[in-house]
Amino acid sequence: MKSEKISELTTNRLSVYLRCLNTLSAAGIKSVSSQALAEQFNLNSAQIRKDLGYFGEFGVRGVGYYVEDLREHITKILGLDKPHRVGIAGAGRLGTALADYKGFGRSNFSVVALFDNDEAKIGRRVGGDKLVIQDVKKIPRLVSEEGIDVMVIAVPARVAQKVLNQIMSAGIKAVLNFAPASLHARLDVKVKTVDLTTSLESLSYFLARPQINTVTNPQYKSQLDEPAELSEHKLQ
Amino acid sequence: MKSEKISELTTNRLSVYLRCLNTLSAAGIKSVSSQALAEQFNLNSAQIRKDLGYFGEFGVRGVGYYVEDLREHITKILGLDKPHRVGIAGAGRLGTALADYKGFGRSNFSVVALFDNDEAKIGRRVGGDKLVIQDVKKIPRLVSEEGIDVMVIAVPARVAQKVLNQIMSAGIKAVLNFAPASLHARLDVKVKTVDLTTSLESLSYFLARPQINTVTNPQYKSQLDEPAELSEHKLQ
DNA sequence: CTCTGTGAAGTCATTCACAGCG
DNA sequence: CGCTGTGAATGACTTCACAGAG
Repeated sequence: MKSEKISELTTNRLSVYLRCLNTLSAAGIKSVSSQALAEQFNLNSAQIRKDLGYFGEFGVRGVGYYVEDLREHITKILGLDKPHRVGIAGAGRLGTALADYKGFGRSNFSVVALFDNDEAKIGRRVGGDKLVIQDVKKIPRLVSEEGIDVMVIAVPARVAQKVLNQIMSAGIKAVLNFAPASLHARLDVKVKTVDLTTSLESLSYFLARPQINTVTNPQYKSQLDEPAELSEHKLQ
Repeated sequence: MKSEKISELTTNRLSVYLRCLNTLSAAGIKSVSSQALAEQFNLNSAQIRKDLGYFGEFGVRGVGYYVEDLREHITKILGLDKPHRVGIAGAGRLGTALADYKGFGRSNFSVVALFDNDEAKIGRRVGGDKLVIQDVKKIPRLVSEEGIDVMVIAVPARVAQKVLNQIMSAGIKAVLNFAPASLHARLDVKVKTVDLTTSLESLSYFLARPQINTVTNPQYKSQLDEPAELSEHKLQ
């Protein structure tokens, strides 16, 4: 185990590996080589080994990795063995959709509070859930009472910086931001921005120049020649 | 204007620059230097110049860039001068939240169809809107009838690949995917994945190791020492 | 003989630094 | 004289390729 600095690209991929391992585990597979893993989920085997290599030696030469074992290691590395408590600022469509999002639980995250500053919304219950929309002013109090360690920003861009400032002064160190705004954060606070506008506009660029001029996305290098027919599966 | 390959990092940043220019424009500012732009929105001035340099010479030496002029150029580069028509697969919480998302319009995108395979949902109207939830089987027909050029995947991971295949066979070349799954796409189809699970798990890694070990996020290098007090602004 | 772990090589991205235009 | 546009320098990330463990 070295103690180099780990890039965010690596931590993102660890999360992906974990998801792949969950799939394999559900399929009853006990061990997997970096090559098999790479082929199945279109990743690069050397990169898998390198990423894991930053944290220890989890493989068995001549065999590969034991699925359950590696799963536990990555879970620990990502800090997912301890539960996280999430607060969401902004009870608009996105905020309430996120409050009900089941995917959080899978990673040991649970949404414990939802905030807004609209008088009309405060006090309302959300979804089929027992969450009550709270006044944004209560962020500092609820952060400590509820042990919130991650906040989600789901407010309009115009007020996002202000809300981030409140969140930072409540002592939160990890923020997931959905507002399309460039936010300024202290160095000890990690802000991850998910920017729909940028994603869409970047897709638009791609559409505007068929083929050439765009670096082919390394994440999806495999060819798929026979798109399957319509399915009957239940969507959501 | 060179004809090098442009990386996605560059197109993402162009979108950010556009947003910054909109802010400046709204503030009545007529021209701006790369340095001023960089300072105000914590970017790097050399990078701004380099990114723009791939597409032409838009600046004026000794002055900087004319805001409106540059805005128009970037809008054209990103293909945002032509309208885009968006279809959303999956009428769950996320899909319906996106269908009502106002931010699309700003970039010349409009949501024109919403699909699901749940009998109970098909035919229902969404939000205050005139959108009717359609059967996923109608994707190919509506893509051509409605001139849809971008599809959003907002279905569970389990069926995401199947839905992507249907979307690809309907001739769509640009896809924004919210399902936490590794999808295989043809080389001529651009898939951008927005992965909440990965974002959160990566934040968790950061929380697990205060300070050290994480590369400081280059996007947020400025220091902010006085987080503002609580605000009264309307959130959403 | 297979597959990991890892230096070394290669590729891609950012930042520097300055010539030269307006 | 200020600022752009851009080669050249640096730095970061990925991929190669192979020694050596099991």
